[in-house]
Amino acid sequence: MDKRDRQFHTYRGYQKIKQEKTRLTPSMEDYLEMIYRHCKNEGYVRIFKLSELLNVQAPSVTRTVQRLADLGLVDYEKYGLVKLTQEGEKIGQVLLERHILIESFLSKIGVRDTLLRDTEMIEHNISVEALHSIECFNSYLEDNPHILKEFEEYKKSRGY
Amino acid sequence: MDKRDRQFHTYRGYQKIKQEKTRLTPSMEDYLEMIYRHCKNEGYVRIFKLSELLNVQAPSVTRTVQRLADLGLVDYEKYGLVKLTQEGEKIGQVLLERHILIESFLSKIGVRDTLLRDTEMIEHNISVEALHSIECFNSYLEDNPHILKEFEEYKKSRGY
DNA sequence: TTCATATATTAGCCTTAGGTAATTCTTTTG
DNA sequence: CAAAAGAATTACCTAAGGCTAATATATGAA
Repeated sequence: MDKRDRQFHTYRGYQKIKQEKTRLTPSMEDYLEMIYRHCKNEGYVRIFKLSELLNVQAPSVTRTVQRLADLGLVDYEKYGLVKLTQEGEKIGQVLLERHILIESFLSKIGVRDTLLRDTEMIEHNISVEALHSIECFNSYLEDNPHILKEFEEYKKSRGY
Repeated sequence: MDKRDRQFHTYRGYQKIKQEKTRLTPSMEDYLEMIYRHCKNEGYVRIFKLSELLNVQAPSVTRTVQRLADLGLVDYEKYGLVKLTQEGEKIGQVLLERHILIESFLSKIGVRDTLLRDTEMIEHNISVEALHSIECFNSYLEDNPHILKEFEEYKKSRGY
């Protein structure tokens, strides 16, 4: 455990600490996760497609993809196709699984309209420990469906 | 509801959207929340103290406090004391309550060592809707303590 | 009251990650 | 196969939020 996790830091402060370890910024994770999603089906993805999927402009994509290539996570040559390396694929899969896990958890406790956004904002920063807790709690809720049923009642009774 | 919440955006993308609305960046929220915590007891706080509490250097504090002053959230004059305005106090209180709510929730599902960091990373970005869900789920767990007891058993039985 | 120390500020640097405009490369089409 | 259209890149801008070094102000002790 990083002792710095116990001290207070700003939001940016924690992000810097995390980045020291993983080399990946939240944005890079976003790009990699999306590349993974798309490549799983198509085998490759183009800069323009990514810019649409991520709602950013093409030059931002070019730059980030080049950085991911520098890190050895994607294969990319100018004007070419974006493909994942083995390592990129491994990490992409982890990222997608994390996304799905958090999304499913938030969905269980009743988040609807902002599900995508909330998942997105949580996933990049959550600790492995918290992810574990969520995973475990998720399984527990799945194995005991009556709890969520009761919770729905409870919600209604409180006028939510 | 912002329709953009339904489309995929990068992490930064969502932050920008949020910032359009609240005027506050995650870092500014950190500073304001800490100012609130400290002023609640002491009535004021100094730049140097804040830099210690937030683990950043003094010049970063000066700049951010000046921005908060521009927004009318703190009273501050060069070399003086930092105090909250009425509005700053109102927002600070909301921020601290949000922090406590998320912390208590994460703690319930078993986050320990990384509690502070995880709370910090989640609080600035979570939607009002998700916060509501968490609040409600929190109350439900508090009103039904047997659930968390069972969950502890479940955890052990799965070797966590 | 002057000087040393502690605290704040200013100026300026860095990085990330967004953006635009202009340019270059690729592909498609007449 | 040349020209137009589409896609990608480059160069450059912006803002936030860290940082350091240098300067300025305040304060407490001799």
